[in-house]
Amino acid sequence: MLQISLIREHKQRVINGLQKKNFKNAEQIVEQVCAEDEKRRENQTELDNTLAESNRLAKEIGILMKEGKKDQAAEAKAKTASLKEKSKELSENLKESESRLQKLLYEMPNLPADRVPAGKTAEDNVVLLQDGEIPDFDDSFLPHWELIKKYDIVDFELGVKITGAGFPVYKGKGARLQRALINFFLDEATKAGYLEIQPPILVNEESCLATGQLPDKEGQMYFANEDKLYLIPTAEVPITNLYRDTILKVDQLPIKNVGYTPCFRREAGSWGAHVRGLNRLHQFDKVEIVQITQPEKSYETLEQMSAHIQGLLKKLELPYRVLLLCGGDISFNAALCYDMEVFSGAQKRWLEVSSASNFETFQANRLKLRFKDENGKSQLLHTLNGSALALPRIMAALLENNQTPEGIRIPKVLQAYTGFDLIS
RNA sequence: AGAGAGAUGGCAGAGCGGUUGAAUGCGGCGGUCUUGAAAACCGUUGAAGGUAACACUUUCGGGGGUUCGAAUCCCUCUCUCUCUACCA
Repeated sequence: MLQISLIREHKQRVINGLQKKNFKNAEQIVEQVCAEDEKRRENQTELDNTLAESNRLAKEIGILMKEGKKDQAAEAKAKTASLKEKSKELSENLKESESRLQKLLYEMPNLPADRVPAGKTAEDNVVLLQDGEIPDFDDSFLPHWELIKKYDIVDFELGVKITGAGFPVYKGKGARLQRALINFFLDEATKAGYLEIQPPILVNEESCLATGQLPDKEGQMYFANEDKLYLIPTAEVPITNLYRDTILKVDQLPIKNVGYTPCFRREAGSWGAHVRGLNRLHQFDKVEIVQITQPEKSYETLEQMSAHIQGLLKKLELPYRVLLLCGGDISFNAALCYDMEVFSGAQKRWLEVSSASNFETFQANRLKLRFKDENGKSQLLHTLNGSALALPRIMAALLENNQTPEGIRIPKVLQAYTGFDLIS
């Protein structure tokens, strides 16, 4: 959520930012917010004055009662009736005004950073760098959905039987590879100074509001109606919310957390071509890194996180590229976002395996996540996160790119974790 | 799940209808003393809105109510603890 003071003081900057994000009616909503805000503040002032008057009278009555001046007390009491009515009306207006303002603010996406390129769709994203050798496979090479059948390591039919489409069952070396990747990612993050967290994978509504999954994206999450809890779409939600309503000290910063969790996404309406096999699932595993930093350090931190993620891809010997997302493709919450994609040899496609974002104060504002600056004033922090990494597409690329006539070769770094070097 | 108790500032813990945003202790910060440190002593110390700065308003788990006035009384929700039941 954008800060109201920013909108008030830098209207044009906000409008430009919204337009870069392809937000329709940017000008209109900013004007609406400003008008509502002004109304709210006028209302607030009037209410404050009314309450101050009531408080004054109440104190006076208290003193008069003590002194036994009943007549004067009764007289003062009579005066309070109209004030009471007035403050009731004002506070009702204020509430309505606040909720209208809140609603408008919830609708507004984060502003993109200056570096974010203009553009409307994924086509306009900028490839920043590419690393690793792209395999040149002929048609004899199998896509991963054939390979998992051939070696019997992931079973979609069983998943359908016990749950539904998009819930694969990993078996034998497939399950072991999955576990190996999780441990490898967690160990690498720990080495890089991240504190490992094992959060709940069901969260309440407040948490979803604070990180920006709600309002409006409820259709993307599974919901346990009886208890009003959401299954997390990413570990970002519980981990970032660990710091909701907190004021951190500078020496506690930066916060660096890593967590492995399953992630659940309904993916309503997004099924179609390109979603075969492990490419898109309702449940998948992911290791997520989260950082919380002071405002002036967040972009440096984002580079650090991006480097960490790239390091993982290099160690896994996967060809990858890094994209800088354009204004139209960047997520609602993010100010700047890098996508990391690996090349999947048999599908001959780039698959997104990570997304590292700086949210600046957008989440912190909803989270009420602040720190005390050197002047003793509380200031919003910046939140960042990135996948390090999402498992299924890594698995897909590993299987496809490392297939040989003998079987699937396991990258060196993983062998200590898998206990085998070949799936055959 | 049943019965009971409770939720107050960073923590501990008073207050139970009237200048109480809240005693006291600990912690934090500043100072005196000291070569330095500790101890002792003095001062200071929640958050949000608002203001040029004051003023002022809100906030004692959340929401609602009674009252001129609520941390204090009533209703309701949530959470925590103890006992019982159940369970990995």
